[in-house]
Amino acid sequence: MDDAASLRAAGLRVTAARLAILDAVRQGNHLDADRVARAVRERVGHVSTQAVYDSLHALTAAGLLRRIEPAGSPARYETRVGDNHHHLVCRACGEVTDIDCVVGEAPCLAPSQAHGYTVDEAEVVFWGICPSCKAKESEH
Amino acid sequence: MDDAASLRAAGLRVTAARLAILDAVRQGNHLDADRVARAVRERVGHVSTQAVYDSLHALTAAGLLRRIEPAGSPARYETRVGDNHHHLVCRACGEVTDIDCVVGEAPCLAPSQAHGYTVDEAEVVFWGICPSCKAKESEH
DNA sequence: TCGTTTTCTTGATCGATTCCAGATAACCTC
DNA sequence: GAGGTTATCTGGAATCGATCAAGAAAACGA
Repeated sequence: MDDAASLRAAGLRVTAARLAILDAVRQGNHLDADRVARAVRERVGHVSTQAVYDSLHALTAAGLLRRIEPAGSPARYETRVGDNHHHLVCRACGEVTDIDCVVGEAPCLAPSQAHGYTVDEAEVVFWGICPSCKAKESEH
Repeated sequence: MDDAASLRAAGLRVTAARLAILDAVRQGNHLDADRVARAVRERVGHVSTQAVYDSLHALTAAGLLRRIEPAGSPARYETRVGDNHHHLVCRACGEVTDIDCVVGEAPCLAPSQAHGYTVDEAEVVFWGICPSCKAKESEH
């Protein structure tokens, strides 16, 4: 199913901006709204910031994109949805890398005490220093 | 060790505002900066917003507080530091509840692929609906 | 008590995001 | 294809949480 069909299946209209957003997010590496906007403008000319935000929300609500918000950085988007994967975030540069779930799905979805909550998602973020920031640090 | 001694041990000066912040965060339940400011003012009269932010940063840097930032809500602070515990966040009201690490420390600190990163922390957030929001939902 | 240095005050500023009202364009129907 | 409905986009203002800056105040070692 191509992007246009996915949009239609989700009950959303197909516009150049949305196709460009899906493409940009797929090509990019966990882009934030600003980077998405710039990538989209490279593809289809002028698009308002508002349209980018609206579309990101619509696409996220429709399940075509996933929004992640590492502490201390603006929201980022990715196209890898529906599988239970997690993220590795660099404390220095903020780069985000996908990482498969540690042990299948088991540990992530089973809090030891649910305190009466109905839990629907477990989010795991590993914090550290990425290889390229480590290199920069040591050469200094 | 009382709060004043902890502050001194961390090389920080002891002020009424800081003692009040530590007390407020300990009493409260994962308060955000705004709530901390209000709780502090109840205790010691006028304190500027800036002083609250400065102090929260200083206390966090000193390891007396821990800062958590659930997606979509302002930063929150807690006094439970140094143990490997995680959080349960309500999607409806944003309430945060502490939860002990799922299986000791094992699953949290061992990403399946580190991609060259030096990992120093694993953060786990469980998302769901808290009991009181569930009750509100069903009565409607 | 004094002087140094941190901390606090007031007030401006910032980045990310959202709200609003009107114009535009996708898509369904004929 | 043409027209109407309604989602989407535009431009501009506004919000929120948080930070910066410069001077005043207060903590603490001597």
